Amino acid sequence: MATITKDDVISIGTLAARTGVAVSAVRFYEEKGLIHSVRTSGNQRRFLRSDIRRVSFILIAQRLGLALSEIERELATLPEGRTPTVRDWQRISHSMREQIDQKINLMTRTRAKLDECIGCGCLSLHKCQLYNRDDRMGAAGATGPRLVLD
Amino acid sequence: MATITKDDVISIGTLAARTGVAVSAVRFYEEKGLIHSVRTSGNQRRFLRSDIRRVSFILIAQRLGLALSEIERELATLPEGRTPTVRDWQRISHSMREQIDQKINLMTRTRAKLDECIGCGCLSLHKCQLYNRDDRMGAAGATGPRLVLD
DNA sequence: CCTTGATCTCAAGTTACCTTGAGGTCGCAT
DNA sequence: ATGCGACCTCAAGGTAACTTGAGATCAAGG
Repeated sequence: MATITKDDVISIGTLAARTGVAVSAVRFYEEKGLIHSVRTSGNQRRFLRSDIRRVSFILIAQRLGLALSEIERELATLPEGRTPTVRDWQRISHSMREQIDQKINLMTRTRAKLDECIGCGCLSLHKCQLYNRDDRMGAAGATGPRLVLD
Repeated sequence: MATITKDDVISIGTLAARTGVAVSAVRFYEEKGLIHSVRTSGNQRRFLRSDIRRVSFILIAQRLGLALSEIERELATLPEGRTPTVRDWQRISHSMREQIDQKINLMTRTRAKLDECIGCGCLSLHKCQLYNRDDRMGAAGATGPRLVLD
């Protein structure tokens, strides 16, 4: 029934403009498998309009501290082929919300422990509990997911 | 009065062991100006015992999302030459605590906005306010400070 | 004295996330 | 048909935060 017409797809430049990311970044996301495109006869990329939303989601998720690989995992749960529905996005965002909650909690707890250590002035990681293995914020070094904040 | 004896200084291996970081990381921190050392006649580094605390602070600050450059700024306010007092550490940690508070606040606000957007399912960055310029979490890309969380 | 583990320097590699540049093609308005 | 901006690919560069490796020296116990 629904035929795909020229108006259903957008160029990489349009996608970039509508989401505010650089064209090079869009190509990068595609290379990483976060978004997909079809090609014209002249080998140019064409994206679905719904990919604007997809890229927007990537940006939001990044700001909330998810790594691209994690974002990819989330996006992979979207239905293939068809444009995601509002419900699809709600489900995915809900799962993300839980991750965010955890991160905020961990950060808050670590802050509290810092306060303790500051209170006594010791800063000793053995006496204080900042190094408590069970409650660490991550020893992933330069490799783990990171939160970008001002 | 107080003469510096052999027992006041520690080797890079000891510092690494006491703080849990790799020897190479200690060298890296020194290169970046976060810690300092003197050399023995045989060109080996010798650190002050108080540098254990200094490195510990670096680790904590990193976990709370500060970049090494920011941590350096904080550490630079410590008195030169003498071992920092409890008061010194308290002051520095207090200033850090404020930064953390801000980050947690921003994260919480962004999460709230995500909820809104999810609520309506639009995910449109123009209709919703996740892109509100005045309240962004940072567009620093791969360059800004990041929070490492599990 | 000699061996062995700890250090030293310096260069290059790693991961995440992109950007920049070179050299070449598409596609649409005039 | 032509010009020019938008695209294409592929390689290389850039930052943060380190690690790894090579080749050489130190330092301390036996």
